[in-house]
Order: sequence, then C-alpha cells, then structure tokens
Amino acid sequence: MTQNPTTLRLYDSATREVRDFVPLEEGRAGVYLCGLTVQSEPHVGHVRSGVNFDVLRRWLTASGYDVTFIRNITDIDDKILVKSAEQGRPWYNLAYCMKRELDRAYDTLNVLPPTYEPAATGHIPEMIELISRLITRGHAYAAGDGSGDVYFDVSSWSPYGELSGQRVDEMEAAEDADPRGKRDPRDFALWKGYKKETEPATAAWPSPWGPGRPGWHIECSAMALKYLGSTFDIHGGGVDLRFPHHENEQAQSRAAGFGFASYWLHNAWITTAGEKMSKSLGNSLLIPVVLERVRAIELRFYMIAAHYRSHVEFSYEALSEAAAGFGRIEGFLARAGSLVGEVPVGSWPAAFAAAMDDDLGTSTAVGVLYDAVRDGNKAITEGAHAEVASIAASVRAMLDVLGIDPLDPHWAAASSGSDAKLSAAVSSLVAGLLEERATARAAKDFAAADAIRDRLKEAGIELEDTPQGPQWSL
RNA sequence: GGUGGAGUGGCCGAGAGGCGAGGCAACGGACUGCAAAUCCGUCUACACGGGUUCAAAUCCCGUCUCCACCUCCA
Repeated sequence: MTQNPTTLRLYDSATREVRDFVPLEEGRAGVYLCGLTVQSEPHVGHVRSGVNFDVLRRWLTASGYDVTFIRNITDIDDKILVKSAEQGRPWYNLAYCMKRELDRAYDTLNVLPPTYEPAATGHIPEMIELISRLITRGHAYAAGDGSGDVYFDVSSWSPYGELSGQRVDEMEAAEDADPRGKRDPRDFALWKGYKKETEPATAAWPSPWGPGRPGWHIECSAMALKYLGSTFDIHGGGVDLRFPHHENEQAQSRAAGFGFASYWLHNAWITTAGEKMSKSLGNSLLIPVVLERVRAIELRFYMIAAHYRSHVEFSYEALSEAAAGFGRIEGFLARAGSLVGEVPVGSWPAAFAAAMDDDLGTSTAVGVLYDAVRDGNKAITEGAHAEVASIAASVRAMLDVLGIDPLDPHWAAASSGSDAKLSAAVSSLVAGLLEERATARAAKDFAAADAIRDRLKEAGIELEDTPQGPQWSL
C-alpha cells in the first residue's frame, strides 16, 4: 500500500502482485499482445483480449506514453493445416480469410489497429536465427531421429517454470503424447520438421535443420524481440497462454540472452454455460451472430464493464442489461447535445484516472462515468447549460478512453453512413405525424395523439416529450 | 497430483479491515394530459464453520462448491 497513487499500477502475473508501472524508457511503452491463430471465425471470447488490451493501450496513450503496440497473427500451425485440408483449400487461403474476419471483428468493436501486426510466416528468418542462437548457447538441440525437429532443452534452463509457478518435476507428463525426438517429454518444439506424407510443400521453409516450419512459441519471441527490442515493457495474452506458451517464450528468450518482458498481463475468460467457448458449440457466439442481438458498441461496453482479470459468464441477459445501461449514457449525451450544441472531448475526473491507474479498474471507472451522467442529467433539468456542457465533455473523455464514445466518428459512421437518404425520408414522415399529434394534443384529443404515438412505436420509433418539444429515436 | 483463480443483494458486477461502488429489474414519489425519459427514495448483500480484532465481505484456520492451466485454446 505504499505505491504511488498517481501512477499506473498493473497486476504482473509473473510476480503475482500489483506493481507500479515503470517503463524502461521514460514516456514510452512497448506492448506485445499474443494475437490469434487464424484458423476459424472469431467468437466473443476471442476478441476479449483484443478489447481489454485496446483499453490498456488507449489508457497508456491517454496518460502520455508513446505506445508501440504489437499484436501478432499466427498464420501457420497444426490446426490451420488440418482444417484447410478438410476444406480442400490451401492453408494460406484459410489463414488469410480468417485474418480478414478477425480484422473486421476488431474494427467493428473499435479496437485500434496495432502499431505493427506481424504474421508468423513473414518472420521465419528471425526465428531461425533465434533457434540457432539457442543451439549455440546449449539450450536447444536438433532431434537425433532424422525428423528435422529442433527442441528447447528445458533441463538446461533452471529458471524454467518461474513465470507460471510450475515446478518442472511436478508437471504431469502428457500420457499418450508422441515424444518423437525429445530428450525429455517437457522439451518443446522450436522447429518442426516437414512431414511430406501429411503436409503440403507450401508449409515448409528451408532451414539449417532441413525443411520445416516454426513451433508456436518461437514465433512470438522472434516477433516481440524484432519490433520491441531485447527488453520491453508489457507482454499480454489470455490466461490460458500463461503456461506453456508464455513460460516457453520467456525461457527461450532469456536463454538466448534477452531480457524480454518486464510485466506479464493476462486477461480472464468469457465462458458460456461454464465452459470455454472453444469447447462448446461456439457458433452461436461468433461476432456477427452476437451483433444481430446487440450493437457492437454495447458488446464492447459489456466487455469493459467487467475487470479484465475477472471471469465473465456470457449471457444474452447480462448483455441486454449492459446495453440498457449504456443507453442511459447515450441518452444523456444526446440530450446534452440538443441543449448545448456540439460537445467536445474534455478531460476526465480524477476519480476516473485513479480507477484506471489501479490495474485498469474499468468497472470502477464505469461507476465514475455513471456518477457524472447522473449529475449531468440533473444539470439538464435545471437548465444549467455551462455545467451540462462541462459534464458532457468529461463524459466523452471517459468514453473515449474506453473506446465507446458514441459521438466518435467510428461509431457515428456505423449508425448513419450510407442510410442518409433513408433517414431523411423517415424523418420527414415522422415530422408530419408529429405535427398531427401536436394539433391533436392542443385540441386535448389525447386518444388521437396516443394513437399516433402507438403507431410510431409499432414502427420501431420511440417518442419522448421533452421541454424542447417531442424527440424521437429508433 | 501440481499451479493459478473464483463463490457478493432478484440479476450483472466493483471493492478487499471501519464512511451502503455502479448498472439492470422491481416498487413508491416528483415531473407529464397519459406515457417515455429524468431526478429522489426503497430493496442493507458478501458460500459455510470457527478464530483474530474495539471493528471482518475484506485478515487467519478449516470445510464445501466451481473454473482455468499442466495437451500448439484468447
């Protein structure tokens, strides 16, 4: 409890404690996030880390850091090869198509593009160099069985297990796993020799150990080191990656003589029916399917309302509640806008910064946001224009950091855009009906007035009578 | 077996020794022709059993339940 309350504190999975964030270089932050293996369409669970780390990135930027944010794409692996073979298309075709789906999902959810988005297949030389370095240093060996595989020698690296808290001798060895050319079952593949009977020739690259392809773990090490340097600030990913993926990444990177990541951040899962999504049917939770039920901004709000380290049990009920809650915020901004005109992005309150600095306490931050909305709504009823303008600007600042400002061009474009003609037509029709209703109300013919309101409601248009006259929304 | 985490009001979800986070829903009130929206109020919760303390949802011991990882799953 002696931490400086004005600086960012993050929970570091490696040390299992909340620590002050001290960047290697003043004013700069390097972040590497393990992206996805592009082997299937993304579901809600897949994009959580993208959204969570997008918030980290935005908060670092908002706090004045010059952020280099790397999120990789694993575009070659066993599953991609198996699935593409089943589907009768080249592996790179599947990978590319799924990568585009993923891009679309990220963009839909307003996840900013990373500074660089390296693909594994574009960095084979860097991986080969790293593997060679490990062999030279005595931490890796080419298998003696002629397979062309190269393995990391876990026994040669005594800190192995330090990241995940695993004790090497307590680990449960995979029962029926094929040890292949491993000296120890815990050794992991750095390079996988080409299997010409089962794999396409396009999935093999030349190397000093014969044709083959990289192992999963070495990809991230090579790309992180290339774009962020031998030592960098933050490495992130889902909790499942902590072991073995991140443990292995750290082991091989440090065994190669690099400092690697200073902080390890892991986001928790979104599950369905108590199960991880990849195990369950999953199809119902693909991003486009979910977006038939709620808007993307509401889905993002739902993911942000829970802390990134809290496990979330996905349900449409909870999602609708979140959407309803978000409507309150949007309603305030809309009313504030019609009262005081265009609202700029202002500055966030200290309580918001304190919440965000405390290991990205987005839940608490959302609480601060709602406090502001309530005060803002009060100011609206009191007609306190200056106060409304100031609170609305502050609300926008908070929403902006969270990536859910409905007035941001990103979201505004999604809701209006090409439908401009249509909405102009609708608005003229509604205006006509509102005029009729106003006449009826003036004549105290409330039955007729209510009939018009009901008809509009059936058409999906909600009416609100405000001191400034009736307002309608879809 | 090992490692990490969780159990909070009708629901979602923060907090982590002492001033009732917040949201959704419900109910009451104000406002409204009636609504809607908004504001005010009500609903005083922390898996269970012990313990420490002036004070425990929060710390300690024990129990139960659940989840993740130890298989190239975010």
